[in-house]
Parts: sequence; structure tokens; C-alpha cells
Amino acid sequence: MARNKAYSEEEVLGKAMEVFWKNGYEATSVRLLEKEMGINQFSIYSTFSSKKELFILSLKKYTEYVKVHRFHTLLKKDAGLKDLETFFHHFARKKRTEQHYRGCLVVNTTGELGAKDPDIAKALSNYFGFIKNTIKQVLQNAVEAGELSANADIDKYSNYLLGVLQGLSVGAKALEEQQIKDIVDMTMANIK
Amino acid sequence: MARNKAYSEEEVLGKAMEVFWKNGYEATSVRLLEKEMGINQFSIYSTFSSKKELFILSLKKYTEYVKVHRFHTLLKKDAGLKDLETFFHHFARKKRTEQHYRGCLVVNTTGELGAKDPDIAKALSNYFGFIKNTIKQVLQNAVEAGELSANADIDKYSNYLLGVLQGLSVGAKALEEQQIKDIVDMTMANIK
DNA sequence: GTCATTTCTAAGCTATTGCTTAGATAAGTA
DNA sequence: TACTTATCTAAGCAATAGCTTAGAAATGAC
Repeated sequence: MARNKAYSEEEVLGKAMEVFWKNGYEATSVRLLEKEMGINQFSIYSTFSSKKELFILSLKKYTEYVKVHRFHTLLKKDAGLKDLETFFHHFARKKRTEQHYRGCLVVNTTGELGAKDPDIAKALSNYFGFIKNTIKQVLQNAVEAGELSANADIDKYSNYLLGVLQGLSVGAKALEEQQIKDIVDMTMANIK
Repeated sequence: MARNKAYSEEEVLGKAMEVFWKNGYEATSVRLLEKEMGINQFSIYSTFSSKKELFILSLKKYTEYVKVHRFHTLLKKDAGLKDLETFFHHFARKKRTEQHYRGCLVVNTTGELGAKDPDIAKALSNYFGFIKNTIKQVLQNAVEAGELSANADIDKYSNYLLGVLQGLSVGAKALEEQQIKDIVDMTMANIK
């Protein structure tokens, strides 16, 4: 063994995620990362290999972040339709309370980079798969609790809700609060 | 008067739009624009002032583009629910036929830049306003044709459809064809 | 304490960024 | 034909991009 790192990898990765989230991939320079992560370029490259690798790890970190800060209510064992509705309605509130809503890091990246890079595309796909499964589990709970008909096509429903969620992630950056509300109302009325 | 320009402004602007659409704003260099537009940097700057101005003009050009190539069926005088349904179903087909679907330039930009720059944000907002109004007019036609109930809240409906459209623009870059189909099916079933 | 190994600082690398400029070229006016 | 004005080519500007390297500093093993 030898000298220890003077920083926590998870901690500086969290900072990197914030920078990418705020600025986007291309607009984030390694100098800015260096400043915000609090470590210099040598450390960034020796620990995270490249800007792209750091970004992909940031996308994974983001998944962990939203599990705790966005999807926690839906990840409860007994989460049901009511939780789903509350979750979606949070978008309209966010639009009002946060001056400059940053949107979803993964949706932003889909817009900026799309499928340009296969490694990044895989990370995007993994994230959306996780979101879909989370929603699907809630719908499954709802069926079991009798909130939804037993022959409801919950796979179809979860794809639909994922799609609307992607729309809301764009809309919350570009539309008015009332428009967000309308989208959420219409969508939830469609789940029955 | 003096020497004339050796190119059509509208034509090279169309090329610029294509480059931004394919690559995104930050990933598009002036050297690349120079190459694809077929004019050199002096001409770009003397005619379009800056990269940002050129981009904003490209966003406006994109609006004109989609009027002709995407929304033409919805802009017909008698466009109705059937046209709306066909329009939405085109997304799933696009996903299958176009290897690397580029998505919507404006949605992509919302993801990449959001409200970072007020001038660009205004252009995004204008675009989404146009789309909403286009949809709203179709719904109005549908009411008048008796396809929709006279007390349907068509403003709410059009916000909803705009939101789903934004979602599809993301989803078509990141989801599977079947998922797109599910989103479209569920959405259209909700308009009645 | 000595050594091997890793991390640190700080400077520097080449390539590219958005943008500008000097001078040649073209075109309408008189 | 001479003059004015605008557009062209091609080179060049400072600043910054992502990334690397040389040498100093720290740390656990022996």
C-alpha cells in the first residue's frame, strides 16, 4: 500500500454529477469539474479515466440520487396509485418553486447526445429501464390492492407513464405551470 | 450597391439547421458549419453575426421546416382526429425506419440548453406555442365536426398532447418501438 | 528509518474553440 | 474608366479544450 486519496470518490462523483446536470455534457469543461469537485485534473483522470467515463459514472450516480430524492415514495413496498399521482403532481410544484428547473439529467442527455455514443446510450437506456420497472411495480401493487383492474395491461401503462414522464421532464423546462398541471391531470385520469 | 453574395441565405441557413440538428449546439463548431454550409467563416459572421444568432435563426428555420415536412397534415383546413392519430402513429414508424432518429431539434435544445440563455429560451417557447396552437386548432375542428364533445376542454387537451409529443421526441431516441406504440395508443385513447 | 508505491501539485502539451482582419475580387454608379 | 461599396479568400488572433508529465509529498510494509 501507499499514499491514500485525500478525497472520497463517491463524494467528488456527486459533485461531478451536479456540474453535468447544471451545464450539460459538452458545456462542462474539465477545468470546471476540477474546481467544483475540489480535486485537480491529475486526480480526475487517474480515478475516472476520461471525461466521458466520469460522465457515465455520473449518470449511474444520478440513478442512485433519484432513488433517494425523487422515487423513494414509489419504491416503498406498498406504493400505490395515490403515490403515483402525488409523484406526478410534484412536477407542477417544482416548476413553481424552482426558478430554473434543471430537468432530468438523463432526459437532458438524451436530448443533447442521444445515441451518438453507444456507451452513453446504454446508460440512458438502463436508466429508463429502471424508471419503467419502478412504475410497473407500483401498478402491480395497485392491481393487487384492487385499485386497478386485474386485466389492466400494466406493461403498456408503465410505458405510457414513462413516456409522459419524459415529456414532463422537457415540459417543466419550457412550459407554464398550468400546462404541466393539464398534462398530469389528463395522464392520471387515463390510469384506471 | 456593390458585390452580391455568392449564396442564398435561406439555403445555407437550412444547412446550418441540419448541422445543429444532427450534432447539437455545443458540439457544432464554426469550422463544421463552414464546411457544411459551403461558405467560409467571414461570410457566416458577416451574415449571421454569431454562432448563437445563427442557431436562433436555425430554430426558426426548423419551425418552417416542420410546417412543411411534419405538421402539414395537421395544418390542413379540415384536419381532424384521424389526422392527429395518424400523426402520432408516425413516431413509431419513424423509430423503425430511421436508424438513428435525430429527435426534434427544439426538444433536443431544451434538453441541452434549457433556459440558460434567454434568447434561445424564447425561441423554444415560441416553437412549443406554435405546436400547441396547431394541435388546438385540430381539436377545434374536431369539435365542430362532432368528433369531439362540444364541452371538451380543448386547451387542456392540447397541452396534454403537446406534453406527450415532447415525451415522444425523447422516447423515440431512447425507447423501443413497442414502447412508443404503447404511449401513442394510450394517449389517443384518452382523447374523446 | 528505509523502501516501494501511490497521490499530489503545477506546469505544459497539442488541437481546437469562436471570432477577426488584411488584402484581393467583384459589381453597381457616375 | 474611375470610384465606391460589399463580399470573398486565407491567414491569424487569444482563449480554452481534453489530457499528460515530472517531480515533490505522503503512507503503509518491512
